[in-house]
Amino acid sequence: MKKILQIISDAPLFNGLSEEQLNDVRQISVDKFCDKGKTIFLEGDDCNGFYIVADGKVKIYKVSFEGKEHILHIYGPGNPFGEVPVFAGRKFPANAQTLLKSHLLFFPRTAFVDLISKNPSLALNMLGVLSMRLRQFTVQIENLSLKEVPGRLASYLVYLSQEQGRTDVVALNISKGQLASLLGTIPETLSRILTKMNQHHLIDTSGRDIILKDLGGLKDLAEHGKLQ
Amino acid sequence: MKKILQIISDAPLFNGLSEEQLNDVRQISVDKFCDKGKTIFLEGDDCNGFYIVADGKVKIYKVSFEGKEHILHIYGPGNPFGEVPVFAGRKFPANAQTLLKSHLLFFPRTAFVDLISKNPSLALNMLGVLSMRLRQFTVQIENLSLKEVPGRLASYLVYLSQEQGRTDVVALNISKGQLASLLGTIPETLSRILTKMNQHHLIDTSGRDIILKDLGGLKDLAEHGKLQ
DNA sequence: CCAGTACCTTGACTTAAGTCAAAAAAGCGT
DNA sequence: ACGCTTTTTTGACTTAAGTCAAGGTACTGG
Repeated sequence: MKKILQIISDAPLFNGLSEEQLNDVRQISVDKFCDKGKTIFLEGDDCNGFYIVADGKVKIYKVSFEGKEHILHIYGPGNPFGEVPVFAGRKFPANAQTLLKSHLLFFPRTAFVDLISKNPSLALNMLGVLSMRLRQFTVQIENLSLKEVPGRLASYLVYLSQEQGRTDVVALNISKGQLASLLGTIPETLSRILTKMNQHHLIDTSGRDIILKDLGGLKDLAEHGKLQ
Repeated sequence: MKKILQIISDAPLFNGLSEEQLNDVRQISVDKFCDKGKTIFLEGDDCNGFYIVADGKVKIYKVSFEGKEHILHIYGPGNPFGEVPVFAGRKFPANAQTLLKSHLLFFPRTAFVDLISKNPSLALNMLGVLSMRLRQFTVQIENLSLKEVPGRLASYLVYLSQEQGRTDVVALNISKGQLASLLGTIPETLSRILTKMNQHHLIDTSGRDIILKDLGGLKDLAEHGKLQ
């Protein structure tokens, strides 16, 4: 399966590793094929390894006592997830579920730790990946505590625009309900804000595509946080 | 200065390192003595290394456009900070300022990266520390998005109770204004909620000490998130 | 001990965003 | 195209928490 080696070498975590090191990584990885909606792990489960998305999409989420779900992250091809408890402890701190039929690579804990302690460059890559995650979390906390929902949505749209390299239109790729959860709000509120942004000529919605009519205005809103 | 070696060997980051490795670490560290209220770095500053608190207290915070400040973390002796951009990029993602007269150890970026790539166990320690940080952030995001302020406060009190190993009373160590910022709210709201918790016989306040009258009730509130 | 400053509390008011309920629109398999 | 489910939107209402403003309390240094 040379496709898998390709996936591994494309993942940021394994960037710049030698052919031999990549082969070592391949050796310890286990393929998992999952249907849409499959639970990969639940909060509190023992962690005996972590995953990389080879294909498909996975959501990482928490559930409140009342059953309200908050999505922390949505990961696609090349992204690792569940790597935190590999180094921090034994339990997963959140739930993971596939959003699409997915192909995952599983890396058993002990084998990976062995590998990392023999490969300083792999260790440094891993440190880089974790640090990027921390930076993203910092942004997310900033958004949640400093900004109102319109500001958070604007931030997200600006982020998508950079991610997708387009200034005219972005694709959501997830349902608006899921987006609401990712932004720490509920579908009703998100829907109202999208309508308001429409009225303010900031965007135009067309299904899961959002036409950016005033990217400057959105950036402004993302920084200053007030709509209207 | 053998006191500094003591501080280094006590820091979780350097746990379990050999005498020789600790000496290497000491070699590259630079002492910085700061008065209370000294800014260590600002968001966007170039990162040429990270710090460990040897003595004193440091707050990591973000400032919104309107000047509202949100504290992300407060670190004391043994805690490292600013380590994220060492591996992720070049800029600090938040501001750092001393809350007390403090003694810091500075670790220059390149020297530390060299050191880490020669010490697999140091790399693993570092991975552990970053992973713990990520776990804390996950909790913080969960709190901010899933719970109302009373629930967040209850979470924090329960956390303090575990941290300080007491079930009867906890010490805040920071001002109530700073606590408000740490919880993502404002002093007025925090004050009102403390009063309400008093009326509900959950706590009793006495300056910066909080008497836990009903720890079970607080845990309940932290999980379920509703007061009254 | 007193003045001055920083911190904390209280009150009246406003507002963003959540809840509940129902209708409309979009997807999907047959 | 049809009926079914899921997603999205809209409306009326409630509420948590923010703003502004004014007192009160406590700690500091002279």
